[in-house]
Amino acid sequence: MSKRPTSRDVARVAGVSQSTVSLVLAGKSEGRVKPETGRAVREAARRLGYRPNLAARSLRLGRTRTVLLVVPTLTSPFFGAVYTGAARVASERGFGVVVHPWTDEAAPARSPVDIEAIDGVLASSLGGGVAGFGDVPLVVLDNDPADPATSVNFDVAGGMRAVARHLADLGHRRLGHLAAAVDTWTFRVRAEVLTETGALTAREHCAIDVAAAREAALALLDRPDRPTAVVCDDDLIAAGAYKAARHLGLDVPRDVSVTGFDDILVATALEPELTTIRLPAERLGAQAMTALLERLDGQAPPDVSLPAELIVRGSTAPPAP
Amino acid sequence: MSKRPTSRDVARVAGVSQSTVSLVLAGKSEGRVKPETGRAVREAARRLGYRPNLAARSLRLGRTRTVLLVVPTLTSPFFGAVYTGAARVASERGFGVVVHPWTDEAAPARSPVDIEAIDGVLASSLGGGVAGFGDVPLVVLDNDPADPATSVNFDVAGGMRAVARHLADLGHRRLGHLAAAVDTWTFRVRAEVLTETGALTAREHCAIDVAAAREAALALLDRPDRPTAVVCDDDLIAAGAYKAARHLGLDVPRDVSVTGFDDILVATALEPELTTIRLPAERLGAQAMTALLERLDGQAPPDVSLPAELIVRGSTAPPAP
DNA sequence: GCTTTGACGTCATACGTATCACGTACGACG
DNA sequence: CGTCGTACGTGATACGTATGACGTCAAAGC
Repeated sequence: MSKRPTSRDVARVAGVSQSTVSLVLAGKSEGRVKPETGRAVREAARRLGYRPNLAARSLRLGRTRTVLLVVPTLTSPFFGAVYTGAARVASERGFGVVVHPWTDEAAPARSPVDIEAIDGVLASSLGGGVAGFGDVPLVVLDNDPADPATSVNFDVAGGMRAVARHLADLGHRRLGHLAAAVDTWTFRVRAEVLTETGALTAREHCAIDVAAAREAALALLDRPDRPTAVVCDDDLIAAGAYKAARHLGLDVPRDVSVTGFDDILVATALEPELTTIRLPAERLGAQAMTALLERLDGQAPPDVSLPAELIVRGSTAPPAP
Repeated sequence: MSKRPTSRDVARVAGVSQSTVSLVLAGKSEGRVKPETGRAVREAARRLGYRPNLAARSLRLGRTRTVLLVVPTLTSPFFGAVYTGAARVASERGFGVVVHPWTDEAAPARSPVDIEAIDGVLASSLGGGVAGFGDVPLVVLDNDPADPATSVNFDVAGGMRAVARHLADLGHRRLGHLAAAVDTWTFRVRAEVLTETGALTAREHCAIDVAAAREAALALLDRPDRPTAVVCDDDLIAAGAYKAARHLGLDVPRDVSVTGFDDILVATALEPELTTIRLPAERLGAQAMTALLERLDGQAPPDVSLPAELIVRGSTAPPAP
């Protein structure tokens, strides 16, 4: 239960000064410390199991080389991909990434930036948590480009237009929309684009959740002018639509076509596999991290928009004649 | 672009000393500072937008009141629930939680404990990353109780026995096992329990991934002495089994019963809904955090085992006669 | 023989906070 | 009048690190 060794302890054991230890372990001893001495220092550090005190280092340097990724939930595979992209870029530049789940509603007692000493924040706009980060450099994911913060997002409108065109080409004239009951930019755009097509005949709102989506889909499908295609704001919502269709004795895609959004794992777990929009989540993470690191360098990176690609699978077909 | 204000700046503005600012903002000014002065300090802090420097505080106090949750992946809803439970308990005690994805294979350049200044680690054993945390207090999730570190886990053996009994009661005599190709305690236990039943006739290994599971399931189902029930190590693997069954023209559960493990979201997204083992992930997180905080208090909490409950849904039925 | 140069290190200091040990009034009390 | 107690603060310091400004000593150069 002895105390954790400090650089001074290492210095004592190696028979040098603390400064020298710091120099050697930082790799800045080139030409200033005899190779032999350097080895002795490293050996002593190893023997004592020395690990630098990160708090002290941060205090001294005024930065932590760590950024925080704020996500609305850990339960979505989508953010796993975002993290992967972000972490790869960060790692190349010697930065670390930690993750903190956070939404406005379920805000913990301490805001994410009060939890840890960090240099910057990458925040998802889902859940709306864009404010409250103080003056920490910030890049927002999937956010309204009109927002002052630097944002990196998907071409959601383009993706939704591709869905609409795909369904129109198949011959669908009555579209139903299962919209996420979340008021953020990305979902507002989806609704607007669909409305503009002129083919929309019904819309229901629900939580991003299979059971809730099933209920909403029942309301949408169990009506006289039943839509021949259901456009869903999220793949999970599409899973609920499948269940509702099955419950009503409707076959997907023969009786009703279904489309999703995101191309997460369930898209291919469903039967038939889901026609959906693939969002390059990993690229999003990478681009956002690149932008954030540029901000940390004092630059002002431009907003970025990434393409959203239509993936046609088995859940869409021409409507029954 | 002015510098971030320090407690000394606040002191200057409020016309008091830095010590007083610290006292007031820490809420320890009771009877030592005039209420009026306290108000002035708080007002000055607010005006300047003062936020304490966490690095300096950590250095001074020798602790950060932050713990790190290490998970193998962010793509699993399971760990979302673990986090929720852990964060709730931590928050009650004034601790914050950050998350870091990590596996042995995809180890980033810097180990999680080198990323941030933290007081303790909650690590998932999946991926095996139990070593390499130095002397930081550690609690391991879902790990072999034989391991020296404090562990909090599920009664995996009990859960698997419940599955075996359920299938035996239905009349199944030939079980196939779709095992996760991951060598950790939790999966070893599942395999052992199934082997002991004596009813196991075939086993295939695959990654925890729908596509891989589908291939493995095809190998399992496309053979003369086809198992009448397929026991899967994970709900995602079960999703692959569904696909394989469908591909072979087999109906679930009429021609083949399928069981999962975890009761994550896909379990109810599948059709028919999946009979599976529910693991109380949120309780796991809460219990583990409780244990970790006890360790931080210098205690030595005992290992904990949480019950695993069989949830019978539509994917299991008596075998065809 | 005296200065210069280079190689090899060390000294001292600052980062921002929390806290222990001291003041300094001022009224009360004997 | 002297002493004590209380209310209200402040001064000084330490936490562990990184780094710019200084030695020191021997060999080389003039």
